[in-house]
Amino acid sequence: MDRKLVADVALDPRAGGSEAIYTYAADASVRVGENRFVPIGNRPVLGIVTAVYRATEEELGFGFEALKAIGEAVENLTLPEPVIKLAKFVSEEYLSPLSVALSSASPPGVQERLVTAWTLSQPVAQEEFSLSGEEDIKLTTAQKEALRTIEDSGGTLAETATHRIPPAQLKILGQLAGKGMVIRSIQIQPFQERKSRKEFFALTPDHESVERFLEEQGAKRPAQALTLMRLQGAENSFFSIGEIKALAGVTETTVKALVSSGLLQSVDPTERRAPRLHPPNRYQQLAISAVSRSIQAANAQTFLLFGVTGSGKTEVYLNLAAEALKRGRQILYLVPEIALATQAISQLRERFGQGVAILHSELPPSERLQNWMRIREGKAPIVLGARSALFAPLENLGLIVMDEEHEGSYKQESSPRYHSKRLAEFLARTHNCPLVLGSATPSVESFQEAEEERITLLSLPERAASAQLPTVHIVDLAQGYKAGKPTILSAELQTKLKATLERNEQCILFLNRRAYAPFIICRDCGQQMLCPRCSVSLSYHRRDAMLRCHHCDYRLRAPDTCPKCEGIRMAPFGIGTEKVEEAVAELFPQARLSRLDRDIAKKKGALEAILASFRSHEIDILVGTQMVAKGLDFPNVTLVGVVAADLSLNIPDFRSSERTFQLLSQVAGRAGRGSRPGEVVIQTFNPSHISVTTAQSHDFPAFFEILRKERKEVSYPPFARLVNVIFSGEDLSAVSQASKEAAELVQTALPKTAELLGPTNCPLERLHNRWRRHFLVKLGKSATPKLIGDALLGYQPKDVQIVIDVDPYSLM
DNA sequence: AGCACGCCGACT
DNA sequence: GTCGGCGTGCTC
Repeated sequence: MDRKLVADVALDPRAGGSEAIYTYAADASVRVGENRFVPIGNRPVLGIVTAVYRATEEELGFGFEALKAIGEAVENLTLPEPVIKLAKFVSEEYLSPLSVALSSASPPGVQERLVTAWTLSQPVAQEEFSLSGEEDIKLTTAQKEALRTIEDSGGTLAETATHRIPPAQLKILGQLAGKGMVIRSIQIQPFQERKSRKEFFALTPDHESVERFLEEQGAKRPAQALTLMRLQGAENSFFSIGEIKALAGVTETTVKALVSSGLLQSVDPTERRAPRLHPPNRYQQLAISAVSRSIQAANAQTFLLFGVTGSGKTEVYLNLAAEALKRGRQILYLVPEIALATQAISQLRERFGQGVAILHSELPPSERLQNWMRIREGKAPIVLGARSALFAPLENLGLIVMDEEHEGSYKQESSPRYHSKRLAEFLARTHNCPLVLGSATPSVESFQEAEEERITLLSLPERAASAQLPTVHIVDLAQGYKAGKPTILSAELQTKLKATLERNEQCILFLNRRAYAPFIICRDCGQQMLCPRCSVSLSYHRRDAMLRCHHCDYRLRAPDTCPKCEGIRMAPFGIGTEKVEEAVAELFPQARLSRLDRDIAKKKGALEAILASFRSHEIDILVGTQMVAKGLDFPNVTLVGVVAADLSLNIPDFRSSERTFQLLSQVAGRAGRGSRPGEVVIQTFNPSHISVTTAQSHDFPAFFEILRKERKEVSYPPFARLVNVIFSGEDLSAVSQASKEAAELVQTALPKTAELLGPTNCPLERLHNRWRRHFLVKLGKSATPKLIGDALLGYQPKDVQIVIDVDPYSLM
């Protein structure tokens, strides 16, 4: 039977339209992973080759005459095989089209940088082609001229946006290509070597002269003093002028003055600085040896590095990275959020210099592409990034680190809806390398795996540098209400705040809710202000007197009168970080106070500036949301107050206990990281809730034991895999109908071991003007997510969107 | 009956 | 993304 060589190509879904895979006629040069142009309709579109094989017309399902030839490849943009494998895995496991899975893997901004290049097929001396004895290589003067032009520009002539090749010359180049004297190719326009046109500065290593300056001239030169303090407080060790300006809010004049006085020095950022080495303690050493053995043996083993807050997990990662690097292998270092990883980044940079590439979606496309190319070319063996870095073009991984493995941001909440941990495990198997999951509060899933010895538990039970875990006090808020004196800050917390300020130490106040108040109510008729598009109340932001929906960002000027009864007693209800800030300012007018939440951090540079000024102790009390709870290491913080532990407990989701415990433990871990002991005050209406009591005693095992039993009883993860199927649309009855029909389809396809719950309304039953319903499937032993995908294949009700969320993190 | 317009699916 | 087929509804 007649077979033809063909290639499957997944089109770039960003280029629009289809998510399907198309098949093209291939030649022997086509490789899996290549970026190639293919004709679709009448236009060439970029796609990725996913398979090359020989097929008959029958296997293809259509005649050979319908096959079009595959187009040109883009040079230097081929995805390594492990990346293609990963994308296929994602596509199957998380029921997303392969093209969508692949779009996570292809660098952005390619289209804008494509150039057509004309390269001499061999380095020919001028005489050679004019004196060539071969009769058939007779060149016209114009053709010779063109060859010389190519040679003059270094052997390659590229057409770029700024350098257009005139049509006449293009014709000649075409002729030369026909003779095989030049080769036409499509390339990525090379990046300008940023020959440190950007200058970087660091504080002088002479700390004493900085201190002397601050003491003697600080009052006279406040801007310079502030700059020095901020730089001391920042987590980076070197800065561009722009960064300094943002950090300290000063002008270039100030920076120049500091440079000319020698307090700031120009540095080469690519040069490695001598890292501050802390010799590992015995627990760290045990962990390092265990994983190192696995690196050396190229074992795809998973480890859970369970270390209390401040136990020095990063130090372990750094040592392991050095070990993998020594063996010529690459390192993938995953963090939940790049903005909170500044410390890890600067430590990696200090230790490994230029070999570190950062990948995340906040970077401008050209920079992302540039980093991507550096990784692909092997120039950056260490890759740090958020979950999307899983798709970095790595071919020879020797170690994968997943720090804070319990964090919800490891779950991607748009298609492909993967969980990073599953993908990291798959990558580890593909590359034969260890995976290290790190956390002070591991996910119930990971700890259960460790109990079952499917992964290896490594414990760091002590804080590094002999610091102690903080003492945690619980304050029952109900007592305050009974006494008729409800306050935001209990008497106990106030006393401790006062004492801490008097000792000239710092405090963090944590409340997991931004804005001034979560809703406003008319005191005359009880009317609440609700979002017209979502089933939630509007939050009141006092600073700009606006009501805002925290889901769809609907905004409304806060009304003075009730829209229903026209009463004038519209009052905010409940508390948010803005209100906490206000209450603290009233109680402690002399304290230097700042707030840190998403509203503030969205301004570029604000996060860094606040953290730097907190570190340099220009701020005494920092009020904030989750942002202040995670990863920050401030030795002078000795008091942490949790204003209300109940917010995350009251969320109707099976993970709310787990999340609350993790948040409380994380935020408590901010206290007492230096030489002085820390204290934590947790205010709550649920003082006996296990999330609160076990966080108080820093007893993860006890917490885990209770949760494990709960999850086992109701067959939730880790005892079953979940699949959440969500239906949404503007018409409620259509959404209802679709959820019912789909549930029946799925139910009949499920084996007895699986269970389908629902359909019911989603806890957030309306978002962005769309009604939402869902059903939940608990997959038993023999059922796979694919079963559900297959059952719903081809079921597409009109105007209802169906989302299949495999391994959901949140069920809201 | 003839045509303008908009929606929807195909594109290998 | 872009094209073309088809159904709807308006006009000659």
